[in-house]
Amino acid sequence: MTAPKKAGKRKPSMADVARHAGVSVMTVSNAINRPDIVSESTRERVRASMDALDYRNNLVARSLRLALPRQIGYLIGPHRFAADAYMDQFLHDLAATCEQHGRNLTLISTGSHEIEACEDLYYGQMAAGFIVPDIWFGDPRLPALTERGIPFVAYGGDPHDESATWNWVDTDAEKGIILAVDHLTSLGHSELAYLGYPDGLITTRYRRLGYLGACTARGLESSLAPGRVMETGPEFIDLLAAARALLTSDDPPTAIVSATDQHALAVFLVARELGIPVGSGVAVTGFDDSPVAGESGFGITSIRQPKDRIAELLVEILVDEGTAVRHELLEPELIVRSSTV
Amino acid sequence: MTAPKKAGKRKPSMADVARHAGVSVMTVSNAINRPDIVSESTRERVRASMDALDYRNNLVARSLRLALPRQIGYLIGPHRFAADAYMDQFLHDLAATCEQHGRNLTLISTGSHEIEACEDLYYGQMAAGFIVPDIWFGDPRLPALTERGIPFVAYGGDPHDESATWNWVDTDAEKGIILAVDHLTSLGHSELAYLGYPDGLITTRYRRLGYLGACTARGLESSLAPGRVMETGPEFIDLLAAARALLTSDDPPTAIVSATDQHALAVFLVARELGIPVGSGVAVTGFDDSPVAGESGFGITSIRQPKDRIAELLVEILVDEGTAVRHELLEPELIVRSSTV
DNA sequence: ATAAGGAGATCGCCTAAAAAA
DNA sequence: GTTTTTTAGGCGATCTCCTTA
Repeated sequence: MTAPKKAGKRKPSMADVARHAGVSVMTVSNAINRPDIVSESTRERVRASMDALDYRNNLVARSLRLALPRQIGYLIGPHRFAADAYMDQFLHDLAATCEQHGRNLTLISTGSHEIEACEDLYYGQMAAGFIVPDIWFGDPRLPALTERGIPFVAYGGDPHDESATWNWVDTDAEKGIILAVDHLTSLGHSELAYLGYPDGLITTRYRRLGYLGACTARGLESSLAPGRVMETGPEFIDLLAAARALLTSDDPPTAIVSATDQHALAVFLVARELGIPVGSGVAVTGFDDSPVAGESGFGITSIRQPKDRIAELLVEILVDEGTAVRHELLEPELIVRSSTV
Repeated sequence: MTAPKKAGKRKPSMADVARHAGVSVMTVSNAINRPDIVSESTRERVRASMDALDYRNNLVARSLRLALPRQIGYLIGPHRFAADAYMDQFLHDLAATCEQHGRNLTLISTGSHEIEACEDLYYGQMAAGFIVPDIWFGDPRLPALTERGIPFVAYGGDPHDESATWNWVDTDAEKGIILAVDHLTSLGHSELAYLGYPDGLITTRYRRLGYLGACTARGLESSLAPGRVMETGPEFIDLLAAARALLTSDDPPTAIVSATDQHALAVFLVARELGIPVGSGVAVTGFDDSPVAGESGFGITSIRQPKDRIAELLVEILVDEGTAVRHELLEPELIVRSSTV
């Protein structure tokens, strides 16, 4: 067992290990990084000394010598309305992915100085690049970073705009909603409605456009009526009000496509209140497959983003630092639960 | 305006600035860190050169030389049930606080190897210490870190257990619930009920104990009946079921003290469904003053944790690294909204 | 004597080339 | 001639002397 260390004691360096093992510093370094060029006996001796001294590689010195920053920055926003824990889970997965690549995820608090903070970290050799989530149309952060030559990847991009000169990764929101519409029509529904946030984030617009496009393509005229396409305010009570308006209208839809799991939850709650059985009475789909959808006990059919793949790509692009700009549009997946029978 | 830089170009060092300004490297360093000992004319010249070359201090080299780690680790859990975005907001605030102290918040993904990851970062001079949230009784992470001599602060601690040898910061959950009970009794309520999670997290137990203690002290016997103290499962549907059981019981409470804002939200939704006006019909309080309470449109009276102060203390303890173990129990604050009239 | 600036060593690690086995 | 190990040198910033006006 390892003895507790006194605080403030200098941590052992390679030189200490070298002395202890009776070899040169270089041999210790090689034993760690290129074990193949060190003889087995020496390697074992070095390893024993490292254990004895409880040696750890000094990551800062290593980073300096290799000119290889260890951190990846993540621009975290102050907070999101009606957060459904999707981003919460995603953040954890992203941190894990960074660790697998020998990096660490560092949060950059968003406020007035986030770009300056990125500059300091990037030019200070601390961060290899940045991940920028929650992209909206005309997001000024993207050109600001580009102009400064700071590597980054946006989580969110416009698939119909080839002109973006920066990397992005996103789920095909349009296609996701189309999956939901197709699923519902295949169940016999022809009176649909859409419930979501107004445009702002890129993904929000494409979720709405996906609905409009799918209904148009399938000739579902009535599902495109003004009262059938609802855009809500950010507060949860707004979602409930919109859901209620849909379900109590003169010509209520038999199925509701929601832009988020929170909207779907709102439909669930209002339907319960009105005595409408969800699934058989009114079908509803969500988006993101957050815990609200699968683990709230409601069983909400939802559209899953390939979280793991997204995290992998975001990190990979920053670590590899290829020259070509990458736009990665990923396939969503429909997760069917009891809210659509 | 700054010209865009070519990727891969070497970043200017102090030596470059020194050459450009016609001074020694040391003078540049002094101009940055101890401007008072450099003459004004020289200082200006150096500053102009720094601007011209777009110089940034290499944080890695600085960290190595000073043996001063720049990062503070945060052990982020995979996900929380019924997340109410409190932790979400808190994480952002914490990152901002770290930045104010010249540090950065690094996420350590929790899984099987989090302690090892902490070791690598701490002994690798990368992280000064760690913040451990979501503390449960007998949490093995705390002794594991202590034993290894790794500095950390827990966000969550047992105020009635003096024996903990580690730093912690927490809000006085008991007192918070007592504030809620007192508020409700002062409004004339004497038939209360409690709605929360079963024990597990330290704060969860003390929220419940706070309720039991307050009712006992005030002689509210009926509010301590088994059917009045509800512990729910983690899924949102469980919260709704418990709220329904309370509101539809033979002897329903006139006020419900909830351990989280999510529980209070559940009460709100069920009350609406039952046609009971919240506030006048049944009063309800939440906990954490998350966006659900204040920004959901419901107006839920809630108990606010002093978020800013907590973040400040957590970071301060790690940055100062005093020798004495600190246990900081902070005062909560009652935020009255329309859910209690 | 004081104030301003400079030369050299150092933090811990790794690359490249030379030396030893 | 190969395999193994060592000797220099330097990444970029800072600290400790030390020199010069």
